[in-house]
Amino acid sequence: LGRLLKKSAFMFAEPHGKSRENGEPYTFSPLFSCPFNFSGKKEVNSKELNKEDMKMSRGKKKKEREREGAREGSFSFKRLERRAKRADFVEWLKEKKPVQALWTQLKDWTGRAAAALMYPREGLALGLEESGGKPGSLASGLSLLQRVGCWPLSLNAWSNKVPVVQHPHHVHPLTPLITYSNEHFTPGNPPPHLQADVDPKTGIPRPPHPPDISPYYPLSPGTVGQIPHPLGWQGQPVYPITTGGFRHPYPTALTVNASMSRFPPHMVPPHHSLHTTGIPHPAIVTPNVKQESSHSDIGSLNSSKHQDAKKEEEKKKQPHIKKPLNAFMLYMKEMRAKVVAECTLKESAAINQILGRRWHALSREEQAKYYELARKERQLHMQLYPGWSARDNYGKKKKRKREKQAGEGNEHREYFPNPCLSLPPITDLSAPKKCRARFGLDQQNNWCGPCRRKKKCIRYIQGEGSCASPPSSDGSLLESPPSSPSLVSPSPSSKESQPQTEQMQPLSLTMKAPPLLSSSLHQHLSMAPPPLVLLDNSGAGKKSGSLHNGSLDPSDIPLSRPTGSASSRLTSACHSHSLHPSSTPTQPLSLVTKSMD
DNA sequence: CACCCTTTGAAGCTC
DNA sequence: GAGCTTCAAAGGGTG
Repeated sequence: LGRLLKKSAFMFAEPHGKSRENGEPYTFSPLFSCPFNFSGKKEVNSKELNKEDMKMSRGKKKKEREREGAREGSFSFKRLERRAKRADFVEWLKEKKPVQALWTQLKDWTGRAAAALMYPREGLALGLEESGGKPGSLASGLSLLQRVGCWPLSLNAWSNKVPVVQHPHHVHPLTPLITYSNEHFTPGNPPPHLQADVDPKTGIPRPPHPPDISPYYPLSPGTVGQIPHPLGWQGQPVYPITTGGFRHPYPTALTVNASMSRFPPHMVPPHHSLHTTGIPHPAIVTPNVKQESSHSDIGSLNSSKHQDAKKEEEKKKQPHIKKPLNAFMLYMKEMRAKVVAECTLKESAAINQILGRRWHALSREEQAKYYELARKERQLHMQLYPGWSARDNYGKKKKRKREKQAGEGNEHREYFPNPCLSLPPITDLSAPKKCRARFGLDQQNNWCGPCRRKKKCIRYIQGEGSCASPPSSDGSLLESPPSSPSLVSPSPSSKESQPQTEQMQPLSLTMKAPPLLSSSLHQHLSMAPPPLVLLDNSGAGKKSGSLHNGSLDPSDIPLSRPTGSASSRLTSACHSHSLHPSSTPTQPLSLVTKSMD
C-alpha cells in the first residue's frame, strides 16, 4: 500500500529533481501526509518515508516483490489487502472510515488512480519511491477521477509553471487554473465517453454513466461526504466536466451531496440529510434544498399545487453555472487574504477598494498574468459549458431585489405622490433625500419616512412646495440626479440661502482620497467649470439621463446600479450631503474624469 | 435571510 | 458602436 500511495503521490507531485528509475524529473510535493510507509511502519513525514525507502536495498526490494508476486509497474490489491491487515495500518485506517469506505469502492473500479484519488483526499503526503507513476499512467487515473467527480484536479503534476499549494485552508488562488493548462490534458476535450451527450436544456456536456462504475455503492453517504477534496478545489473557480451528471441510476453514495455537484441536482436523488460534507461546487450553485423539500411537501396535498411545485422544483433544480472569473477577480482571490492580514480589515468592500488600487498599481506584466489566467478560465468554461451564456445568470442574483424595487416604486408613487413627477422636465428638479440635505445624518430622526428609506423626500416637497434642488456647488449635485444647468436654474440667491447644504467641502475627499487623487481632484474641481456644467457634461449625466427627463422618480436612481451605488456610496461614505467625488477615491474620481473626457 | 457595499472586467442588452 | 447593466468573489453590515 505504501508503494501504491507513493505512486499515487507521484501523480500529484510537482516535477522537480530526477527519478531514480527512469531519470524523468519528479519530485513529491508535501501535499499529502501518510503516516505509513510502504512497509506499514508509521512515519512522521514524507522525507522519512523516502529515507526509509532508500535504506531498503534493491535486492531486498526485488525479493519482496517476487514474494508478493507483484510485477514491476503494477500492483496487486490482494497484496495491498494483506498489507492492510497490519494492525497498525488497520487502526489508522479505522480512523479514516471515509477513506476506507471509498477505498473499497475504488478497488472495484480498479486503476491505480484510485489510490491517487483516495489518499490525496485525506491529505496524504507521500514520498516517491518508484516512479511508477509516469505521465502516461495518469491517463487512466484521470479518467477515473473525472468519472468520480474529481475533474478539477490540479494536474500540474508535470508542470512547474505554478506552484502547488493544496492545503485546504490555504489554497493557492490560482491553483485551479492550472487545471486549465492544456499541456497535459485538455479538459475541454475529455474522453469520448465523457462527451457522449449534451443536456438538452443547458447544452452542457453530459457524460454517460461509466460502465465500469458500479451503480451500487454500499458506501454510506455521510462518509463520502466527509472526504475532503483531494486537492482542495473547494471554492475554486474550476468547472467540472461532468456538469451533466451521471445518468440514472447514479450511485447514491456519490450523489448524495448535491454540493459535490458536478452532478446537477435534478440528476441527483434528494438526500437532504446528507448535506453534511459541505463540499461546495465552485461553478455550480445548487438550488435550495430546503425550499424544494417544503415545496414537495405542500404539493403532495394538492395535485395542481403538486404540479406547480414540481415545476418550481425543476426550475430551481437548474444548475447555476457561474461566470468565469475575470482577471481582477482572480487577482482578488489571490490577494484578498494578504490584504486582510495586512490591514486587519474584514469588510470586503474596503478590502476591494484596496485591491482595486493595488490592481492599478500592478505592472503590465503582472496584470498580464491574470489576464492570461482569466482567458484560460473563460476558454475552459466555454469548453465545459458550450451552451452557457452569461445571460443565463441574468436576473438570478438580484431578481428579488428588482422585483421588490419595482413593487416599491409603484407603492411609492401611490403613497408618496411627488408633485414633481407630473411636472414637465424643466420643473423636475427635486433632489432626493431632501431631509438628508437639510438635517444631515446626525438628525435622521427629523427625516421623513421616505427619506429614511432613501426615497424621495415628501416633507420638503409637500411642506415647502418646492421641487427645485437646493442650488449646490458640486457635492449635492452629484448626489442628486443630474440635471442640466438650464433646468436647474439655480438662482444665486438660493445658493446663498442654503449654504449649509451646498457648500459641501470635499471633506471626505481630503480625508479618504489618496493625496494624489485628492489633490488632482481638488485641482480638477477648482479648474472645472461650475459644477452644474460639469455635471451636465458628465458621463454620469448620460448614464442616468433618463432620470432627468422629468417623468421619472428620482428614487429610481438605485435601480441603475452604477448610479445607485455611487449615490449610496456617496451618501454613506461622505456622511450626508458632503461632497461625493471624494467618498471613494476610485469610482467618484472615475466619474469625474469620465465626464471630463 | 436577502441584499448592500466595493472593486474590475467580461458579456449581454439597448439604442 | 457607445453606453449601460448584470454578474463574478468576499464577508461584514443592514433591514
